[in-house]
Amino acid sequence: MAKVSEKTTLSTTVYQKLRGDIIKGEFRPGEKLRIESIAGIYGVGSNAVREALSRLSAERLVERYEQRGFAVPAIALDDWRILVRTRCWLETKALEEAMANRTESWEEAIVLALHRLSRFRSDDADERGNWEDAHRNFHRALLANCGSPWLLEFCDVLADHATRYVLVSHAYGNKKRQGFSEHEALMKAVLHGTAEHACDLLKSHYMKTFENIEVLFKDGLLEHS
Amino acid sequence: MAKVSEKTTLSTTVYQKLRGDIIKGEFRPGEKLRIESIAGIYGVGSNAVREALSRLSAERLVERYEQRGFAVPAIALDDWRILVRTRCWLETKALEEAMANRTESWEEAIVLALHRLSRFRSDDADERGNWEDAHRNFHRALLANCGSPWLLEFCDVLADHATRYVLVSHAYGNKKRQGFSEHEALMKAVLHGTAEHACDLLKSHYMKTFENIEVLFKDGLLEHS
DNA sequence: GTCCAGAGAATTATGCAGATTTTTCTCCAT
DNA sequence: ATGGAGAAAAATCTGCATAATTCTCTGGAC
Repeated sequence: MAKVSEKTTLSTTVYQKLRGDIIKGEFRPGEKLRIESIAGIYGVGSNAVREALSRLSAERLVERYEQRGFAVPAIALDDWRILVRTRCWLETKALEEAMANRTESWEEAIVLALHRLSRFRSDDADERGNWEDAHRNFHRALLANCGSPWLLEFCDVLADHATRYVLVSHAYGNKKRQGFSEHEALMKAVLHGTAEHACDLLKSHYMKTFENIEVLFKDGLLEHS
Repeated sequence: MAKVSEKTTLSTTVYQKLRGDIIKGEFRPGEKLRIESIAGIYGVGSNAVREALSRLSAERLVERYEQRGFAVPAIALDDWRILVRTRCWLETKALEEAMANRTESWEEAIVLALHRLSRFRSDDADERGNWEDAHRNFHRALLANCGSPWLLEFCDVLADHATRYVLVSHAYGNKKRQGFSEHEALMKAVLHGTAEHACDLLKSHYMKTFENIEVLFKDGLLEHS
């Protein structure tokens, strides 16, 4: 194999699976995560689950209650607003820096990521998973060049949480807009325009997502959770 | 009861202790963290240690190597530079927002935090711990009002890592500058000046810390780690 | 009848002591 | 030096013991 083995630990497997399931909304917001129950489902011991939950609690993807277990975080309109606002702050900063550090390979990676995104339709149930991945990769590609692994990681954390809001809201009838032209315009601005213009497009892109879900809250569809 | 007990778990105790010890530089950068050994020192089972290390790895305070255990992250000049740069980006954003949301209680908390900081001398070994805490609290107070728990948390993470660089460097002869007047000027700018001026002071404050430690790297004092 | 307090049962989280697997070290032959 | 068998060390995992919380039910006060 050309591949460095980097064999994964059982606990890490559970961590990855749980992480994905929470982000995908397979566990409802607010739901209690019983260790024994999860251990049973995945067929592993309780310590592996405990360790996975501990890791997830450090990224705020699960809440930890000392002596009382773990739960999926609830969702709330105020939290959603602050999440999106913070994301705009950090991603525009990252985008500015990335554009200031412009390189050919960075630009090429963006073009490629957009092309790959164009292959999938977000309104087709079979392709939605692929679309989500490609979408995420496109946005990551825009920032990749910002020069700070720290900032990239923070943006990633926020993106994961935002994805959870989006995917949870699908279950309540939120329709995903296609938005290919939006991404195309964003790319053009990033490659050929000013940083200010590109950042504006990025912000309004996220604001649309914000408002789509804001409506669901205001209609009371995401109440309980 | 008016008080929710919130009793802490053994694993959390270990987590807190380890976290402090790593930040204080009691473990050398790059040092391997053997589970059995730590479990022995703290007198707990290996699972509690494993869980604590897992949590710490999620905040990048320890590195995880699948199947091969954990280690304290190494230090390096490039990492230090990027850490400080990122910190400047995030903290200036947070400070701008905090100043835009100005409230009386926020201003009062800053005044109080500076007063408390003035009680300690950073060059007295007995008081250094107190000074570090007060210093941290002062900087936290400046940003507290920024309106985003996410941004505050990210700033906190960066501050913890920066503190590790500072405290590790003490072991190699870095002298802590007192800098009370620097903090006083910063406070005045935050309370009475423009955001731009306050952010400039904040950045130059961090740049001085950066350069103090940069010198140690250039002199080869922090080589190995 | 409704509400509350509290004892005790049931459930769940937490912790521990090895068993098992993987990696790392040692030493010898090439 | 290089490769590799085997020993030693370390990490990982399991199953169960212990401790804490949560639930259930009873009895009484109003």
